[in-house]
Amino acid sequence: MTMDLFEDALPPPWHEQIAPGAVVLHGFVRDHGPELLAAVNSVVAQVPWRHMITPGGYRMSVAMSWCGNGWTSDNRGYRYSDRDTRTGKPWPPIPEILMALADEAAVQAGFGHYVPDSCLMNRYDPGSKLSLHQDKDENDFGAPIVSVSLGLPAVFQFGGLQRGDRARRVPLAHGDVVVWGGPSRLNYHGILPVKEGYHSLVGPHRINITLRKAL
DNA sequence: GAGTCGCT
DNA sequence: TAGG
Repeated sequence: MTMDLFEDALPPPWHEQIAPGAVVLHGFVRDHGPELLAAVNSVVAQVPWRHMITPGGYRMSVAMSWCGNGWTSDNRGYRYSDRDTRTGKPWPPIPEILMALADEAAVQAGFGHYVPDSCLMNRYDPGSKLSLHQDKDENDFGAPIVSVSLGLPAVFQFGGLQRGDRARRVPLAHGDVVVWGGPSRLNYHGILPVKEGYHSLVGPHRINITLRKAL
């Protein structure tokens, strides 16, 4: 019954192609904020927001939580894990609504049905950013990345396969979903510093949810 | 030898 | 914004 939760969220057109294999589904989940936030909160209750340290020793401005396979960054580099190595317990499962969202967004973007195994959540407070980087620590580059924006708006940067490639700037609002894969799966991307503001549902934050196949 | 989701 |  979750199959068509999002398909008719808005009539077309929402598609904006920003590169070969990269699509913005504007407003795709605009009407599902409360349920999505509830899913985020249920995960955060089990995996509290944390600021990861980059291999270079710097604290990331973005706070992270996750479910499914989790992501770690430390002085040894980046990696995914299926469980919390400190407790030995698996990370919480990905909520059904997020699995449904990922599947429907991937279908809409032309990638076909999708079963991700990792869901990373980023909380951007005003001033938080994520500079240009690649998602390349996953095992399956055949699977797309599905990225959901909630709360405060932000400017998404979407570049090419080379770090120096000129990045396109794409404004993202609450409810937008970006899907990239295929030829652009390894493209550099990032988020410019989030401006202060207040969203009636989310408060003074931007929350980003990404779904991927990591292991 | 890369790195390099941050920094200058 | 390019790049060590």
